[in-house]
Amino acid sequence: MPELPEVETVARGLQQAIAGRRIMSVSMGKTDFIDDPAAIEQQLPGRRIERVERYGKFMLLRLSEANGTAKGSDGGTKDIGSATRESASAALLVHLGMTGNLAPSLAALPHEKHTHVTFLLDDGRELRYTDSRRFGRMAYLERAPLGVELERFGADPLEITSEEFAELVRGRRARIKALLLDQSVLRGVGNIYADESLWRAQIHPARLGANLNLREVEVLRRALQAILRNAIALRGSSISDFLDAEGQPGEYQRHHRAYGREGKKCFRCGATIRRAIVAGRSSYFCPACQHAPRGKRRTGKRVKRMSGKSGSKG
DNA sequence: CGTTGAACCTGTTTGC
DNA sequence: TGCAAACAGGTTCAAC
Repeated sequence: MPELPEVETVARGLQQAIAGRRIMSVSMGKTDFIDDPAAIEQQLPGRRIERVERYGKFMLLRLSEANGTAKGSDGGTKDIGSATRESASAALLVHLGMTGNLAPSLAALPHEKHTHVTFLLDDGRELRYTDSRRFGRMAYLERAPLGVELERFGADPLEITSEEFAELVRGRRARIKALLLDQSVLRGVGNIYADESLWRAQIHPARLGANLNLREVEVLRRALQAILRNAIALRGSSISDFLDAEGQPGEYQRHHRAYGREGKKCFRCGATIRRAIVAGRSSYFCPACQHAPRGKRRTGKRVKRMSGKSGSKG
């Protein structure tokens, strides 16, 4: 469910709502989606949530240092000055999967179904993680392992330059849809925004990255960035159940041009939007203005080509 | 290197 | 109304 704009929306909401709060205790239900549940139960109580960030489709709850050095004579004011850099960059990593949600609520309110993790905060509220399918992920990571973990991911789609994007895409023979979805290429793009970007750029999802020309690649990058920015401004897409940290749905689903519109008319040319499986995922596109890759068309026309592109090796 | 299908788990929608 | 199949915003892994 949540892609970059939805995760950004949730992260901003949480930053507003819970940054600075201290975690008093943790309780857990099902934990099969948590890397090391015991680590969370042991490490989180007593720590403050310094801030909430987004990294691709992950949320990072940056944690204060463990204040476990028990010998403090009084429980008084803490020194924030010095060591906030070293071990302070431990974090709780949260991925919402398809159905995850992380939001604060009054402790007095009954738990929603599928509430699997509850953090009691120092102001009496609870930060609750719910996830019916448990496709999400949660992990407590200290500075070094966090760095290793984050290195697995590719570029931020909102930051990537023209040159970087062109190199990533044109150096690969995978389908462009697969490349957009590949988190080690770009971090944060999912099925909705991949399809929306390709529609806007008028590029068929099954085209191979290596076969896109420079103009197409740049049009695609701009389409992707414009769509992501717009979607963030509208607080994401709420298809069935996505809600932000304040329980509000997003608005961007009203702006979808391709995703979920099978059988409806293309807003640009009036042809009928089709759905096909590309890169293993439902893909919505306009067969008229997003031209299918050559050699993959079944128009009956055979295209003769000269052979002989010797490949370079890697 | 790249593709495909299955698996993870639950809920909702669709079709007969 | 009932029941089964298909499908869902994601990720990972084995097999080819």
